[in-house]
Parts: sequence; C-alpha cells; structure tokens
Amino acid sequence: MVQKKKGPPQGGPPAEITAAPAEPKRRGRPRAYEPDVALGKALELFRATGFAATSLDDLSAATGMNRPSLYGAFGDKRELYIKSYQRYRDSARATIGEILRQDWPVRRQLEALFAAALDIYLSGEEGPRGCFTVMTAGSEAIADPDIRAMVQNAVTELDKAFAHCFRRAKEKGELPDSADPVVLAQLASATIHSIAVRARARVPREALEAIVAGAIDVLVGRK
Amino acid sequence: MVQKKKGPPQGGPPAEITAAPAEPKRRGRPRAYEPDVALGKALELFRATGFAATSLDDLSAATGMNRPSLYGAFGDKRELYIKSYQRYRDSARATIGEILRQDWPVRRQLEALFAAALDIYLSGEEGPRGCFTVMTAGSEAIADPDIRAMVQNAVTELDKAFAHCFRRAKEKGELPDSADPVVLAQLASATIHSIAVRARARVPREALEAIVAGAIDVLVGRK
DNA sequence: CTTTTTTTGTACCATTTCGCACTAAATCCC
DNA sequence: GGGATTTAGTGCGAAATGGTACAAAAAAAG
Repeated sequence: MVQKKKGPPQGGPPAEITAAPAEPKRRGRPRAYEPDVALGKALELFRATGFAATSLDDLSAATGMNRPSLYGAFGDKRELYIKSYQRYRDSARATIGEILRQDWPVRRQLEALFAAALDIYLSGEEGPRGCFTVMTAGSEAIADPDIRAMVQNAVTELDKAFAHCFRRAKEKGELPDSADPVVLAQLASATIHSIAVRARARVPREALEAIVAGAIDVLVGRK
Repeated sequence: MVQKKKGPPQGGPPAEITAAPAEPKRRGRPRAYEPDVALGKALELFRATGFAATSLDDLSAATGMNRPSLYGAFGDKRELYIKSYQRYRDSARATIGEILRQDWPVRRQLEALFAAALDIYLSGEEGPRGCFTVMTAGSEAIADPDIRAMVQNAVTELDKAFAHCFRRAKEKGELPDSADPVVLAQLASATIHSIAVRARARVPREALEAIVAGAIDVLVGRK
C-alpha cells in the first residue's frame, strides 16, 4: 500500500516514474513533503491522541509541514481527520480483502483476520493505539454526521466481511447447518471491538491472543 | 442565578433528614449547588463530548456552578473527569451487583445485564452516549496512567461479573461441562463493548437488541 | 451587632489554538 | 533572463481555554 507515490519530479530528470498516475509536470515551487507520508503521520497522531486533543501545531510538527501548508494540502483540521480516517479504512479494507481472497478454512481465515487486527491495534511508538473506528465512535461520531456515517460504514463492513467468511464456511460444510453467519459475524466483530478497547488499556498481547483463541473456539468449534 | 437549588438543611429546622449522613451544620455561606447532582451533570457532559472537547465553560454551564466553585468542589478538569468516571462506575457496579444477586437462570441474568447496558448506552438528550469506559479507553487511557488503570479495572470487573454468572450456571447444570466460563465471559464483555460502539454510531435499539439476542443464543444455547 | 467561616461571582491572566495575510523561495514556460 | 505559478515559512490576531485572585455575600458563632 505504501507506494512511494512518486513525489514531484526532483532530484534529477523524471526518468524513473514508478507506476502511479504520476503527475506530469508541476508548475511552481515543488512541495517539500510527500502528501502520502504526511497523511500517514497525521493519522498516526490522531490515532494516538484523538481529534480534540491533537492541535494543529502537533500535526504540523509530526508531518513536518507548517500550518499554512497543512491547511492548503488537506483543508482544516476536521477535513484532515476525515482524510486520515479514510486512509485508515482503505488500508484496513485492503488487508481484510487480501485475507478473504484466500481459499482457507474458516479457522485459518479468522486467525489471520484477528492477527491482522492485533497488529494494527498494538502498533505505535508510545503504547498501542487501538482501533481508529472505535476511537472515532467514542468521540466525534455523536456530533458530526459525516464522521458518524463513516463509523457506521466501517462497522457494517466489518460485519459483512465476517459474515461472508462464515457463510462460505457453511457452504463448504465446515459449520453446522444450525450456524447463523450473521450472528457469528457480529460476535466476531464484537471480539474485534473488545480487543481494540483492551489494547488501549495496555492489556498485553498474549492476553489479547488468548481472548481471540477463545472466541474462535466458540465461533467455529474447538480444534 | 438559578437558585432554586435549595440544598442542605434549611428552610426550617433539620427535621426531615432523608437518610444520608446529612452534614450537621455547615459554617459559612451555603452552597448554591448539590455536589451530587452537579457531578451527575458533569458526567453527562463528559459522556457526550469526552474529556478534551469539553471545556470548563461547558461544565460550568451544565452544572450551574461557576468555574471557581467547580474548581473548589472537584479540583481541576482532570480530577473532575476522574470523579465523574468513578461515579459512573459505582453506578454500573451497583446495577450489575443487583442483577447478579438474583437467583435466576443464566439466560435471564444475561438478558437483564445486557438490557441494563443498553439503557445506559442509549440514554442521552442528544443521541446515545455509549459506554464511558469505552470512550475513556479511546481517549485518555493512553496518556494518563491513573485513568488507564481505572479502565483496566472496569474491563476486568465486567469480565469477572460475567464469569461469575457462567460459572454458577455451570454448577447448576445449565451449561455443558465443556463450557469455559472465562471464554464465555470475554465474549459477553465483547458484546457489551460492541453495542457501546454501535450505540454511538446511532445503530437503532432494535438492531442492538438483535445482536444481544444472537449473542445470548450462542453463549448459552438457543432457547 | 460583630466576627468568623465558607461560598459565590466577577474579573483577570497566561497560554494555546485555529486560521489566514503576506513575503520569500523555487520551479516551469517563453 | 523575465514572468508566471506554486509552495514555504514567518508571523499576526482574534478567540477560546484552564486556572486563579479578590471582593462581595451569606450563614453560623460569639
């Protein structure tokens, strides 16, 4: 995902254009930042401290862009938050899609999905950062309809991904006929939400993995 | 302004003492607020907007106390947040204890616990406010060790409450020997966390109730 | 009535915060 | 080289924020 997005043609002649649409020739002074990595830094900060507690100065320091540049590139703080969240979701969606694409037994697929979630939630220089969707639900979702819609969407998509997983498993005979993919999916999503909360409370990885293992056993039967 | 707030023993002889420790005779100017209801208002505000996005002016307006009084009564903003959270947890603990005390079948007990959670999460003038623990995990828990400890505690206590519930059910023969109370409890807690997140995204009550119903079926078997 | 004690409420301060002019710099086009 | 164009970076300013000093007010105690 993190494609080097080819910044501006600089450093030399525009010989090696990677693959991206690659803007042909920019006109004025070249940017001193790469929008993509700057957005990544912003996301990182927002994930650590949330919307309200993150100041533009903090964002400016983290991205290396000064405030006017930040503003010019991404709009105001709210827009930047939304773009950060979009990026987070795109990344998560890609990860999930990648796993769902594999032709694996449910158990393995669940293991992969939960492991991916843990990697995301536990990453972070100063302590695990949890799930951005859960954080956003807890803060901006109430007052901001647009952001709330994104949260709703994220939750729904996760449910659907898991449901797809269980439905297929049922078709393949891995689950009993009595199994309800939608219910199982909601429980799997719930487990995701729960480990996100616990991660931010600094529950150690092993404990979270134990929770995941227990959940999988209940969802698809003990190994 | 707004002095309806007749508080302590006054208006007549201290004849009708309700039940509380009832402070005997205060010395100086009487308070224009009741600490308890003020704290309740503060909690309400914090639950709606979170720590960082709630200003002292907001709190002052909500409680009817001016900032210096607020400070004198509860300390700075962080202390007020902690006291609000404590109050929230005390209340939740009381509710849970009340339910656990009943000699009911697991299913009924779970139904009662989840119903109580939904009542808490869905209340609020302007939209459901979710779970304070989940919100706090998503915001202050990373940077503030004391607050993080409270969140850890809250999560652990919830797990234990559910585990107690399932363990007893197992003893009473309501659950198969193969059932693991701890694992089931974590799934129940996860369901709690999940409906808290969804509530803030304004998922309608019926949908949340459906999730709860599905979870209960998986946890203790279909009715 | 006076003193003492406690709370209230106004006013203030130092900082932070967000946003935006405005100037300087760097690159492209002719 | 000269002009056009785009970005960088300094810095300002209005508003908000957290916190507090201080005097007035309200009650009990003497």
